[in-house]
Order: sequence, then structure tokens, then C-alpha cells
Amino acid sequence: MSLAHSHPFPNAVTPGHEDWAGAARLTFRAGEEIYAQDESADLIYRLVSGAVRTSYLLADGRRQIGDFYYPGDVLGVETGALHRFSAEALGPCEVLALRRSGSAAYDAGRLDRMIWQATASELQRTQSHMLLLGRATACEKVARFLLDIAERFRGEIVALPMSRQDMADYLGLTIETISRMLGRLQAEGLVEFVGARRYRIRRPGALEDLAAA
Amino acid sequence: MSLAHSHPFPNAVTPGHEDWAGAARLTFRAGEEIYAQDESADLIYRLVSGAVRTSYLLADGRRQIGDFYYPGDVLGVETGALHRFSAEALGPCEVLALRRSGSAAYDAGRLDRMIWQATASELQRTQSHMLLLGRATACEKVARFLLDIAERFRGEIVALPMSRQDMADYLGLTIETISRMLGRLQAEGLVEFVGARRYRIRRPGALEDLAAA
DNA sequence: CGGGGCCTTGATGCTGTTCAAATAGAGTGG
DNA sequence: CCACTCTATTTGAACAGCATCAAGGCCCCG
Repeated sequence: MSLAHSHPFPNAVTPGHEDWAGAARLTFRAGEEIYAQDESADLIYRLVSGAVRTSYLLADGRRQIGDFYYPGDVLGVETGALHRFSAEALGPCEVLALRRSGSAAYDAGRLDRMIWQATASELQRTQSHMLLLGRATACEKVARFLLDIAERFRGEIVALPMSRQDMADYLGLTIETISRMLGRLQAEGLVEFVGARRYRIRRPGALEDLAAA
Repeated sequence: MSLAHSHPFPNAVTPGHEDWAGAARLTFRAGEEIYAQDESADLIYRLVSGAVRTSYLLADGRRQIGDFYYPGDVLGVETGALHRFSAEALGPCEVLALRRSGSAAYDAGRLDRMIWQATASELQRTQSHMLLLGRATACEKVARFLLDIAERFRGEIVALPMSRQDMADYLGLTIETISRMLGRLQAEGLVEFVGARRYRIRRPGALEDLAAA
């Protein structure tokens, strides 16, 4: 709650708080695991501040980032009994945790509706992600990524809470390719970086054209 | 209903039929469109016989196959008001079509449950597909594909209802790469093709090892 | 038996990876 | 506040995997 830069979303709106009455409030530091791959999925989470990534690890160390979550987002909702992905805090963050089944039978409908919405949203985003991974070039992937992040982060200057490695594992590329594409987009004047983790979109239309899909 | 080879799933089990009482029965021929991209998603469908693909077309002609559907599968359930993908029959097929909202208020709960299950299944499959597209090599993709199809098609000899182009657009590869990988897997004795559209898995364990993810 | 699409195979090229090293940046303790 | 250290990021050069381009063969169907 202290320094401005530790709260990348000072202007985030977080409606729907009322449904989370009785939820436990948890805080995590950068890199801490919120839940693990293959862990039982009892709890669902609502991000209050900070940012979170979900990851899937293969045996040989390859990693796929499932998604990035921002304040107001619900995460940890699964279609099975276990978490398919793990979730880690990208920086200091606060979440509300609610037991999925049991307990609050006083208004199961409300919880169900919340789970339904989270699942629908998850499906929509996963479909978009799939399209990006399947048939887009490195340049298109990065352009789309910058636009997507900017859309979630209202504000002139956009902060990237994730590392280049996270971006690479999200887009199915390497950090070197990410870096080169960002460099190219900046050289062409489509975006402007101030440090490695902050940028401003200069020509949204041109960036949209590049993003294609 | 006539020739054996026009029914690639003679042994398919199709439970859950009772929930589809009152649904319209439709038939399609090879290549026919069941619903279009961006079309209103009033109806949900249950595949009775044949096989179906869902596709997403980009402006420049690139195509991503969303999934393949087999008898018993429900398709056309969307999180929004419109179909994000189109659906086409891979060969002659029959489907049951049910209006999603309205009408059968006599048992909305049953319909809701069906939609929930279909959405959950869709999410699970889309997540797997995403993992395959993001961090797998061409060889791994093809190996995983052959295993997945074989699992859905119970039987010693597996039929491929889709073309090489469909497989390529599902896996984010080209038909040439598909062909080469199939050739390699066959040369190594992991699978055996009888014609281009039928195969038998020779060494399931070795194929699983290759599929990794 | 012949036509035509589908599939395979080969040669070449490009996109993105890998390996390696330099630079920038953030965090820490003095 | 500054110097130092350690990590994250950038940049460069060589390489690899998959795409592209171009024939050629197979198979299904009429």
C-alpha cells in the first residue's frame, strides 16, 4: 500500500467485491506460488492487487504460460478436481481465497454464477491464446501481446509486470526473439519503451494492423 | 446408413440421447457448413454420426482448426452470442440441433447442465490444444495427434476423417511437414499406415514418449 | 480405364533458435 | 548516496527446423 511502483494498477476498478464476503485475504511476494500444478483445486481466488501468471511445466523444463491475471480477475477455477496449471505472483500481490464447494450453501447460486463466468472468460481467453500460438508470426504475437496488455492496463504508460521469459513462454518464443521484436517495433516508431518494463503505444492503428488475428 | 466406410464410427457409443428429445435431426454432406463464424449461436448441436471440424479463418486466408468432434460430442456452445468458429462436416454426418434459450423451459436445469458440461469439456480440450501449439515440436505434435485420435476412435485400425490440410491447420504446421512426420513415424515402426487415411499404432509406449507433453 | 484431387517427396530458403557475450538495470550493503 | 553485485535484457553470429516452391505418384471416383 506504500510506494506507487509497487502497485502497478492504482486505477484498477474492482467491482464484485460483495460476492467475496467471508473470503480469506492472502498476500504473496514476487515469485511466490499461489497454487501448484496438480494440487487439489478447492479454492478459487480473486486478485485484488498485483499481477499473477499461471504456468504449465513439462518434464524437460519447457514451460507454457497459460495466462496473466490482473486485479479483479478470478483465477484457479478448474474443470476437474486438480489445478492443471500452477499460479505464481509476478510481484507483491493480494488475493481473496474462497472455498469452492461446501460452506456457503446459503447462496450457492451466487458462487455457481461466479464460477460459470470465470470458466466462460477462461475459455474465451484460452481460445484467443490458441489462435495466437497456432498461426501467428513472432512479430504478430508480440504486437498482439502489447495491445492486449495495454488494454488491461488503463493508462498512457503501460507497465509490464512479467519478465521477458514470461512473455516468451506465453507466446511460444524465446527471450531473444521477444527482445528483437520489441526492438523492431520501437525502431519503427510503433511503440516507445522507457526502460525494459514500461512502454507507450505510439501508433495503435499500425500496431493493430501488424497484430492481424 | 449404407456403406461401412461412410460411417467411420460404427462402434461409437452415444449415451445421453434422452436429453435431446425434441431436437431437430439434420444431415450434412462432406464439406457442408453446419454453422458459420460470427453467426448467431442460438443452437447447440450433438453429433450423432460422422465427424466435424471447427475452423477460424483469418483475413489473409490462414486457418486454425479449433477441434475435431466425434459422435456423442456436443458442439456449437459459445460463451458469447456469436459463433467464434465455423463448423463443417468432414464427411456425411448427422446432428441433433437444440435451441439454446427459450422453448424448453420445462427443464432448463437439464439444458444448463448440458451447456456447463460442454463448456468445461471445451475448456479442457482447448487448454491441451494450447499446450500442443505453444511448446511442442512438429514431431511431438503429430505423435500426440495420432494418439489422441486413436483414443477417441476405439478400434485396432484408426480412421482419419480429416485431410492433411485439416491436420496441418489443427497443429499449426504445413501439409508437407505433416506428411514427412507421418513418414518418419512409420519408418521408425511406431505406426503403420494402410492408405493415407487409416493407421494402426505399433508401439504405443514409444509414441507416448515422443508426444512428451 | 481415365481424370483429378490428395498426398508424398525433393531442393532450397527463411524465420526463429541456439550459443555467446556485452550492456543495462535493479537491489543491496556500506 | 554511492559503489558493487547479480540478474535481466539486448545484441550478434551461426545454425536448425520448418516453410516454400516444385514435381511426381497414389488413390478414389466417375
